Amino acid sequence: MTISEVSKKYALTTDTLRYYERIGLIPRVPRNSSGIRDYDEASLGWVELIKCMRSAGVGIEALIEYGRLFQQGEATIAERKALLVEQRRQLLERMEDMQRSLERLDRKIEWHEELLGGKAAEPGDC
Amino acid sequence: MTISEVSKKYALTTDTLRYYERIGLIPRVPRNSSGIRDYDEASLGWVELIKCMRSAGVGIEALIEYGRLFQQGEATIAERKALLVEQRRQLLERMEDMQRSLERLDRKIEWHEELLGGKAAEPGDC
DNA sequence: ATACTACCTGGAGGGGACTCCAAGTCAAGG
DNA sequence: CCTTGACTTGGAGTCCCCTCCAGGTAGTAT
Repeated sequence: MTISEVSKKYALTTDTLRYYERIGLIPRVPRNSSGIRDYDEASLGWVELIKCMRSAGVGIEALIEYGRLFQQGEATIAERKALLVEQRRQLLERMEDMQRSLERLDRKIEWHEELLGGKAAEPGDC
Repeated sequence: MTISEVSKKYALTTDTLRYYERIGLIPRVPRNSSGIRDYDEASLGWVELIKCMRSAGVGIEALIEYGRLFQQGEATIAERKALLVEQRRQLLERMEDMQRSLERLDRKIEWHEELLGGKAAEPGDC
């Protein structure tokens, strides 16, 4: 699979895909005889994983570290698990923040609706 | 309330508080006779709102725009509401991404646990 | 008086994550 | 053959969001 096909499939620019590979976020993608990337299943798997994690705000450093551990084989399973658990914790924390903000946004939107409906606004919430 | 007290109260550095004011994210905070910030209720309200929204990933531009509209009074209520609704939409989108990633992380963690428990791993999930 | 501390301003620096660009290579079509 | 277009590399530029710093002032403690 060429880089532009992968780019379409996962909605990442070719620049981003090359960038991810350059910084070691994705292991080196196989090339054909003229040096052009030919993504195999393994590479696609990495791309998909990284896209998913990045879109959830997981930092690039953590993902590089995960890949690094993965390359080192079974000896690092406990370490990898610890990394994942920590990322899960941070993710949950962010989601809780977002839940709070969502509720707040909802209240604010409601308040604006009331104002638009002609009702008098109470002071307090702005 | 001094800037360092506000800084402690909301866990934002004094640099960040000054920065927010500089870029117009927070309206100008009142100063005492020697030019030192003395945060009033209104300022604190803005700080709290901004902290909440920023921690949920709402961009600074949108928040500045909201403040700008707010300063312009009642005429902008509909516009403000539209802005909030759009931010809510984006927030929900991000939360859905994160939910997916959370589930994926959970599966990955489970898989690592099984490996640690000595069970044979099925190929597929990495 | 002087040292200390907390504050002020404006501007520069830094980190994360891309994004763009120049210069070059290769395969295919006219 | 020669152009076209997709690809290659390495390096530089950009954007967002702070974070740090230099140089200065104001009030307080010794």
